[in-house]
Amino acid sequence: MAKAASVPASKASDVLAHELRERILRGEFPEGTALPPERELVVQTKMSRTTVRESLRILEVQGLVRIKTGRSGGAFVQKPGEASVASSVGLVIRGQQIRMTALLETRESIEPQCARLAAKYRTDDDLAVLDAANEAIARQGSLADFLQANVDWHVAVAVASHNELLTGFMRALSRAIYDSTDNQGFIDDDVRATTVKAHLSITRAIRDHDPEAAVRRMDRHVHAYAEAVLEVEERTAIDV
Amino acid sequence: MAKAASVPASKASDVLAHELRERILRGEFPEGTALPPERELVVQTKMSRTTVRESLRILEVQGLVRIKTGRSGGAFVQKPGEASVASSVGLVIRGQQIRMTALLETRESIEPQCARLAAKYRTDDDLAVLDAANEAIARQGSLADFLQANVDWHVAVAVASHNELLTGFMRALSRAIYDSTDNQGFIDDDVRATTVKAHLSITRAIRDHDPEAAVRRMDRHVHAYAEAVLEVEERTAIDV
DNA sequence: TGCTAACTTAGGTCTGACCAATCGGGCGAG
DNA sequence: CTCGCCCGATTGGTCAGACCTAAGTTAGCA
Repeated sequence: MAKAASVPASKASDVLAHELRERILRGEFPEGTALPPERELVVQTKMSRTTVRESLRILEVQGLVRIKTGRSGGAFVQKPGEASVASSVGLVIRGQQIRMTALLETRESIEPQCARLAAKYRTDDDLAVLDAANEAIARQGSLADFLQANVDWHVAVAVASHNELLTGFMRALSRAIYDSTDNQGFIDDDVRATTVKAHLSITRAIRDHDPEAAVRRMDRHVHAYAEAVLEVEERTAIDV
Repeated sequence: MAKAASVPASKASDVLAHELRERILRGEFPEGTALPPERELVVQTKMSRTTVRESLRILEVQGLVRIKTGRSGGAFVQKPGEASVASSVGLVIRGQQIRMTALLETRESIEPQCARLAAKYRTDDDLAVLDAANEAIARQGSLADFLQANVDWHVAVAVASHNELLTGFMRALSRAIYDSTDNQGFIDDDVRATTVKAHLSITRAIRDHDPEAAVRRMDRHVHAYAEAVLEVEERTAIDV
């Protein structure tokens, strides 16, 4: 499976990292348990501590372990989650100067499906979270509060789809969109009202187990949002 | 934009990595140029070489630099691309033991949009790749060859969308689905023929710049595939 | 002129020492 | 006997310096 397995890589630290990664993913070290201490790995692998440490560092960056210092510290195994995807997506966005367009396109492709699945599989608990998010959005709070509640609702829809992967994508996307949007203050009371209305309507479809309505309304909602953002972006681009 | 900036982290190597990352993203080191040599960074930062090396390693894992050995080697700046997204998504899929259903659902949500964008933005080069993949699929090769060519075609559609995020997601998804599917030999000549036909039809829509047809046909194609896989999976589940 | 060998520069690994963060347990005060 | 503080053990973090390996550059020889 690979990526790095194709080429022997020859670098000792890569080899060790690869081996440890495979052992972790194979379940040899259950989540939450610690890998052997560095000095222990040194005697086991007959490599220097420098090399061992570089390997652990690689795993840390990949989100497979979390390293704690101090006694009873060590490299604790964890499952890479949305955070890891979000950070790499964030880097791509910043590095490639990805147009906001690409982000929005991606979201337009994912969210309607989330809504459809949510309408099919939602539980009562999911509904409660959605309702709570809607209430928070309706409250006339600060812009930051509004944006946060907005993100919460969208993520809640993804969670209600009971699809871990879509949820992860949405979390990562929301974060990236949120981070890139906060400069543009195009959110006025009008936009807020429209948003609240759309969310309520979609929530209703999810509540009623109506996948087709959910997907249709969500599609319209995110599409409208995307157009609004792009319009503003064009304006600012011209301004600058 | 933040993410890691919130917590000082206190680890010297993280601090250096963070600083270098910011400088790279700010454009201080244009793509393709090399960062200062390790020993040079040592004198500049007054840190040990160990620490400097760990920092560079972090950037390498994050896909921001590519390290080459030998004279005129060094850490060459590059923009993180789909590969980086794909690998982190791949880790999530493997790490979380994502269900096949979830994979297929996700693909059903992403690919139609890829097809739509491909129909809008495809270049002649993209078309050439698609045609080549179609030819490879049509050849009566081994099962492995067929599956590989199949994946190549699907990835080519994503690439033709010219959306780095979607491409990265699709790369990871395709690989994961491929890896989980090759055991189930439900691919007979009939399935092959159907696949070839569907691909040609979608390719035609992309060639003709017909987004609606592309999205419709792709939707049907991946949906049919998903149903076939799930049916087989149910059967095997009962068998076992 | 063309090829090879030595040199030079850069990353890769090793050793061994010491620093820093934690946690556990022992010991003394109340 | 209990609570709290301090010491020390364990584990990661950093440092310094040496040597190895990879790969261009260049000089010298045929």
